[in-house]
Amino acid sequence: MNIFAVYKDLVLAQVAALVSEGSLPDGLDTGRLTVEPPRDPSHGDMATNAAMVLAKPAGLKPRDLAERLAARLATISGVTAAEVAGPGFINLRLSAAIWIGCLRDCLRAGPGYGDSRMGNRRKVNVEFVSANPTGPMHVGHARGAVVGDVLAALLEKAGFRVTREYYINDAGAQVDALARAAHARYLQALGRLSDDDLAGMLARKDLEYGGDYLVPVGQALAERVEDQYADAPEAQWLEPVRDLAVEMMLDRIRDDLDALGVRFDVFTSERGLVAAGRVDGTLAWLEEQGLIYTGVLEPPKGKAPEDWEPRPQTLFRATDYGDDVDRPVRKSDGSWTYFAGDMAYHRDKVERGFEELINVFGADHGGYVKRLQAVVKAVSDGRATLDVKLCQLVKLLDRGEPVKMSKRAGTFVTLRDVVDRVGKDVVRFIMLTRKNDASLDFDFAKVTEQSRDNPVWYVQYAHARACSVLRHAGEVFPGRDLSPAALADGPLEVLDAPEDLEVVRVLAGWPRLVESAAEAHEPHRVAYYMAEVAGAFHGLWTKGKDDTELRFLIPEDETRSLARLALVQGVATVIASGLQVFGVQPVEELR
RNA sequence: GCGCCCGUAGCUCAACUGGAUAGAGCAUCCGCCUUCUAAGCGGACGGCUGCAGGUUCAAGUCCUGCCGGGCGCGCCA
Repeated sequence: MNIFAVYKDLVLAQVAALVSEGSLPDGLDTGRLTVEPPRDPSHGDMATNAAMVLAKPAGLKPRDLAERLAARLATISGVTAAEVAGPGFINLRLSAAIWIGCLRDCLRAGPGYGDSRMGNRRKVNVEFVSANPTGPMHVGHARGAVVGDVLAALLEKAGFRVTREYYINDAGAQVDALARAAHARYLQALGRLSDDDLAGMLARKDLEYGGDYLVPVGQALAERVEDQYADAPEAQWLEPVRDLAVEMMLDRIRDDLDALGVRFDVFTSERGLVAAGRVDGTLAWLEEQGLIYTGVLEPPKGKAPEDWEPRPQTLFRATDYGDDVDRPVRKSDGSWTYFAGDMAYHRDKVERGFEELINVFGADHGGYVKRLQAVVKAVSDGRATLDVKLCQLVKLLDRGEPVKMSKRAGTFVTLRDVVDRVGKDVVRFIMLTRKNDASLDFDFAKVTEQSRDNPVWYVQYAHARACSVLRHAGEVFPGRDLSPAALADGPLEVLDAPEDLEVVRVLAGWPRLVESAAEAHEPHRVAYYMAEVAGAFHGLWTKGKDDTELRFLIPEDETRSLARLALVQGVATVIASGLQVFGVQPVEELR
């Protein structure tokens, strides 16, 4: 339960009361009315801008309206003070009992605390990773994978029904190039191609993919078909070799994603869409809508492409839906462009009943966003929306020094390398310590360091510390039921110290944070919030060093101890809840 | 040339979709361990939010124009 949403409803009810008594005109827009924690804690527990938002359309002075509304708000149960401040804010102070109630909710809900019905079971489609099946994934893919997976989990927690999808780019020139490289490895496995020959082909760019990861594909081929494809023309082997290579690459990608703790509900094959006639169908439909035509595009200005010459192309009227230019859907050889496949895929998503689509892409796909949004609008008659989260670069470092990566030198760092080196939990958490559109430093030394400036460790330490107190409590109060449920039923009103209540308030903010982060599609906010919880807890801990009254365990005062243990349990619960969204295992003890 | 993203303390970054006096960490300086994990905590220092206008009760946030950085720009995916 989001306590701020609860009080927003109460404020809205009082606004409605002012309307019905004639103090306010009917039909006011309350859409911009907010109830939120003030930045400055001295302003109270909650602040509302109601009077400022409503004053102008109501023809009133903000402060006058604020006074009238504040008088009513002061009568609401749980509100101990409602003061007008600044340009017309109303600051509310809530009784400690309200916050204690939040803590009880938290303990009873466990890691499910913060679950929301905001999404109202609406379907959301999150497409992410969608890495080409032409090789192993690198760290950049890891970021997209984590952002997508955790965004999906966050939306689920906020009450949406989420489908995680991966689009397989298995049509087009890239996978043909993969097939040729796999075939070379096959010849190598048969002993028909020397290492030098292979190196020569790579150097001449006759082969695009030279990584060792294709060696097993070549061997598998050699075992299955022996020398059947050795002297055969490309037309004979390209397809079967390609299919096997793609399948093996996908197996590896799935394994790597699994190691990172990422799973998908749906894999959609581009080739499959084409084969099923979905691309033809989509284009035919668009043509019926008058959205396909043959035309000649202007050259991009200022860029002066040397080989540019005007030629007629089959184009989609993306400009009708906000794109900058119309986009080609067919290549000159008659086959579909990549974009045509993506049009069919997004139409497919819409036809499966999704009206909220999210794609997680690398930042280099930024130029692709508008045309996809245009497609989504076109095929859904404007009902569906597409939000694209562009993930910036991950810079790999070690002790501040950039990790040099080169495919040729074999020093390329794959997703698997990183996961194997620091563990999936660290990778997942660190990937969320920046906004998706900001570049991110991933320093091998720092992310495993046990210090304040390693957010993973800092948060885990808080959780472990909380667990440590709870373990210790079992020894101090043997035989006592210290389960969260039992703690929740205790006389928590004794938590009257401002220092205690401050932490309780932070914990009570979790449901609100879940909703706002989910709405904004910004999972990184959860990381910052967890760091805040950890900081509040570490601070309270240390205060117990100076002031024994603030210690969690006071052997001679069992009542107070149990109440504080409830608070400690609350900290552990909220952190565990946040880590659950992240797909990270909470640590109960530091080694 | 056009489009998208970004520009906030010396450094790395927040800022709850427009709220009050812009916040953390690192670095620097000063404090706190016979007591639940000091692997931590508290305090000080640090700002014309790139620049200039505009919108309004209110702008880091929205609009316009510049400056600077990244990405992209007709049959690659």
